[in-house]
Amino acid sequence: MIELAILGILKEAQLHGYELKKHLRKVLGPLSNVSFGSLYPALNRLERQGAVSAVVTDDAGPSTMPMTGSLTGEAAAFRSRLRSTRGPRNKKVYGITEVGERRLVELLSDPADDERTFGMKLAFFRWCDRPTRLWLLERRRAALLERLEETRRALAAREGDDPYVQALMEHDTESTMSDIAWLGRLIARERAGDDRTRETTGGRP
Amino acid sequence: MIELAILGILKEAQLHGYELKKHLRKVLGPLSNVSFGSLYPALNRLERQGAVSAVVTDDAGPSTMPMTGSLTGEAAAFRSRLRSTRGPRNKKVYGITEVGERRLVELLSDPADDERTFGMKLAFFRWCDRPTRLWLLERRRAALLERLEETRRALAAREGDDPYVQALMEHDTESTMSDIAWLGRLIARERAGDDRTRETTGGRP
DNA sequence: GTCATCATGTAAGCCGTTACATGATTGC
DNA sequence: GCAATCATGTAACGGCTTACATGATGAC
Repeated sequence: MIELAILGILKEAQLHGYELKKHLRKVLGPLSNVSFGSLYPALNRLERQGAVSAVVTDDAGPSTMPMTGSLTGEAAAFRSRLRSTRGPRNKKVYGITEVGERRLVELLSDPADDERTFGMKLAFFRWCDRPTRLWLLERRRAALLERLEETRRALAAREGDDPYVQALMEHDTESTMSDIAWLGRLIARERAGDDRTRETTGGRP
Repeated sequence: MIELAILGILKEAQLHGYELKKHLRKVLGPLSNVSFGSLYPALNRLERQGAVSAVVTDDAGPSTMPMTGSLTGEAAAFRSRLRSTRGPRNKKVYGITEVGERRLVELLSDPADDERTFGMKLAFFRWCDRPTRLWLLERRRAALLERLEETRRALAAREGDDPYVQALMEHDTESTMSDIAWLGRLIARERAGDDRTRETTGGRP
């Protein structure tokens, strides 16, 4: 989950931990919510696995801006004038490696999509190919259809004596249906190969 | 969370752990999802706290049916012919105590309502009074309004280059608005004092 | 000179899960 | 007799949070 978020963000820009968190929050809003206490260990874990690589910098250098340049190229130049392994202003700027890119695709495609994981995956959908996207969307829709069924069974089985539970389940049913319809639209768009996915209002079928 | 679920269910019927889980699933559908590995420890915890009390029974006795009779009354009679403290058919039938009822109300009113807690609370809304219900509903609505704001900020801040993130955030906005409207209806109903939402009030007859 | 912010980490704890262990009862 | 289900529990681990520790930098 958190590794997916990290890799997804680092695929676009090289950042250090502190920035990463802000970036995540800015880009994904309330959908992401990592704390430093899990972010830094996760970064170290990923570094040990070779999925990201860090460069300890001395100056404010290459951070906020989405870089196009290669890290291993010029950055190696001033890697020499790093101060010590610890302490701030020795920011550890992380970049994704090839291993990391493979891991990202793996994380996107493989694991079971529970409630909260799917949103995160969707946020990084651009990093996997259309067949995988379609497969994920359809699996998600199937899961929601199942959930809908179960909620309806539960609704039917009730003696209807509690209006709050009733209201809760009815709203859950409606929300789930709305989600399913939304997924249906995404699937249709994906199938149509319409690359202007962003178009919401008018436009093409 | 799990304690709330347990106490909420036990307030209506005396059950043993195994039944409790099934009951929970049947009544709340996909909204509840406890595993035995957390259920039994939680029950023991609650028993230690005096929030529930267990009677180890020998026969199939008072389980599935929602009982109206008092546990401490007749049940004490055949408490004597229990076999041993362990092993099935020595089911531990749990009932809520006064301490437990107070704890239930406390759990309903007090804690911060994160995403997933609120649904559970709402499911047991009948066990708290109207002012508390209103307060909870309004707090929840306020939280969702904040979330809505943040999502919209994030939406506005984007350079609009990723259609998937865009779709995700737009859908999140719509879902949140729908939730807010739903809460609005619940609040209105609550304010109107519409008691087709079942008479609960303070004391039991 | 002190306060807010930037920056990186560790430690403890919470709340749940899966997997395992154990055994009784029921149905065939 | 054997499998499925009922019934209760323990152990290990997972993934996250909060709180703590540390220190540099910049603004005033």
